Amino acid sequence: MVTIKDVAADAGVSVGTVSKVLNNMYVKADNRRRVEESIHKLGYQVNTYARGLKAQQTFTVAIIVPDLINPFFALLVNYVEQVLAAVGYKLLVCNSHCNADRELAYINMAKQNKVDGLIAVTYSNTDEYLEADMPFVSIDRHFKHQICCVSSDNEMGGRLAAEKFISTGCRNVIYIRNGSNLEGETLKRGKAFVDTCMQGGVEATRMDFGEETTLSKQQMNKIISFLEQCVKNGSMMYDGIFTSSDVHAIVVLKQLTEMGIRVPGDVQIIGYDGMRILNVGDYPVSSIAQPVKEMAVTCVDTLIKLIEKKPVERRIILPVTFVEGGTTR
Amino acid sequence: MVTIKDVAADAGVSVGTVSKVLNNMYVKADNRRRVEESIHKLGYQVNTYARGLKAQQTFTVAIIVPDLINPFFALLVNYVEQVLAAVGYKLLVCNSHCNADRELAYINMAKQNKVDGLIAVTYSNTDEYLEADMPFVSIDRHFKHQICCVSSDNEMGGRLAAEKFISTGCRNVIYIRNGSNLEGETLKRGKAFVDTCMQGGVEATRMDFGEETTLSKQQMNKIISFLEQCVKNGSMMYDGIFTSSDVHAIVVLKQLTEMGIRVPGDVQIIGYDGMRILNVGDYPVSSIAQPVKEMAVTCVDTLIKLIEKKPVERRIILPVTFVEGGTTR
DNA sequence: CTGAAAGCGCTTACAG
DNA sequence: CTGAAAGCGCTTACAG
Repeated sequence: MVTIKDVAADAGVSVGTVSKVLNNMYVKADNRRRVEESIHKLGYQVNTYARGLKAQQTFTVAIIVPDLINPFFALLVNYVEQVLAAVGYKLLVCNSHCNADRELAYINMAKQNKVDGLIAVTYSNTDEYLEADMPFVSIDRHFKHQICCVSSDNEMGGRLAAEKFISTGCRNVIYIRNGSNLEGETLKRGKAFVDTCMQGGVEATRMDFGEETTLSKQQMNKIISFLEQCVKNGSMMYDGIFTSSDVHAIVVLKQLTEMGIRVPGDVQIIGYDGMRILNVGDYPVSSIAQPVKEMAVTCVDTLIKLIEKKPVERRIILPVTFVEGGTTR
Repeated sequence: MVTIKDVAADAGVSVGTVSKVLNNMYVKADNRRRVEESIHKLGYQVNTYARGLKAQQTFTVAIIVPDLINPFFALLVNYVEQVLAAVGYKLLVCNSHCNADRELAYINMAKQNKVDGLIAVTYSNTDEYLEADMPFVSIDRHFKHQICCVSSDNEMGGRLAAEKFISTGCRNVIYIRNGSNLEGETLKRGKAFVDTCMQGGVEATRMDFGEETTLSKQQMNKIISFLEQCVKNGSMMYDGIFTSSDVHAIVVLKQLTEMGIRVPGDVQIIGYDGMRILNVGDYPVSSIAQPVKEMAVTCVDTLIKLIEKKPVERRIILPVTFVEGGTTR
């Protein structure tokens, strides 16, 4: 391995001088040129770990997401990596599987400067482990302290779904969800949905399937048996179903279809996220689409500002859109 | 930040002794206990970068994939991270966007021990940069030297698709692809498909849309105009279309449907990959499903063996299955 | 503007 | 079995 020492020897300067050209500090033009030549000739590249040890900066950032099976998270990570790479940062990914220990392990890495910062979609209660001055950007979830939070406009999402149902003549709708009840933006989805429906004269209920944050087989079965109970004599008691994610909506769609309920004829369904296979497939369900790319850009932007100790906005909310996926009229 | 020095002082031993308990070497029981207590009390955690600098091992591995938008890659990365985490490794992700420079940057990191090893889905010609002794596992692509390669059974995949078409009475089928022509497993898809068709008495053609590795808008348009040319008087000249990925198949499905061709009535379509939204959606097209999880496990397993300088198999091929997605009879 | 030197937090022969 | 010491490849005051 070629080190800074080899470069210094080859260029006939001290290691300090080499370090200075590496870090773009002032060096006499002539020396700079010689050092650059030697770097090129020897194929030298800085050892990030040695640099990180001394300078306490590693130019790597970690992202915590539940998993990459959910295309929303995969897309998010994809764009975060892309934006980060453009500014010279590397990305460590942590699939937490909603396990608090795994989240904590990465938060600790940030504390010890093993990563420069953290972007996290987190559903467990890790509040107390966060320090106010740590470069940390949360997605959807609020924390105590002054932790930054980026999210899509969940309130707008709930409202858009409600308005769609109202304008297409629904009479009795329901919001189906499961997930964390910790303070965060996503809780606003259901509230805005129900409120808007009420104001529009449409009856609206909420059905909460508990705190479990992933949609496990077990959760799915609960939803399925709930739907079975909603059907009397081949007719469904709700004519509009809004769900907390597209996956929920897909599960609902499958089950209703199996029970012979027509979608969107008898019942309309709207999911949340706006996911589809790549960018070419159709939307599998009508949905509220999150601006994933903009969210990624905003997260990285905010995180870099935090790392550089520049001022940032603490709450950033990005607009959503309704997308048609064949499950609405 | 609490260091090994603080722990040593607190426990009343030398830093060497602390290091030994950290690395599970022999330490007198009594000392070990005291050190462990101090570690716990002070909340000490090793600084990976300092350790990496000295020990030339960082317990991080990088994976290079074109992007995470394609659910096959997202799933692969998801499982790779999961398996890696279980054995104490961290994962750096690099979306190459099929850019050789980005791939090279990460190969260089591996060379300089900034990562302990590399898993790569690579389509550019980076052969010469690889050294035979570097822990490197390739997916689908062959390299010179003794580089390990893990892949799904592409030959079997081509054969399964052909057999499906034969058994459902197709007379004239085609294989549509684009992508790298570098030596690799994926080239076998088309060959096995065409050969099996021929043997079964079915006419089979190949249509190659060039070396571009991603399916860009431009590529899609080429495929679309090709399909338009295949239709005379409202009838399609091929009755079976096998494509090199599910995304291709989805594009084909959409276009045929738009042109009023019935799928699978008039034309059957089979993709490759076996992707769908999460694990709950239907397959959007009939497909040859790759065993993503097994591939991830095998890659990690092989890489760790390589890192630990244990013997490995150089070519590992895992079986595929046909999955029904409504575009076959 | 540059060099010599200290030090970042670890690991690892080497004595004892 | 343990401690003292060297050294991994860098950066950064500090003299000059």
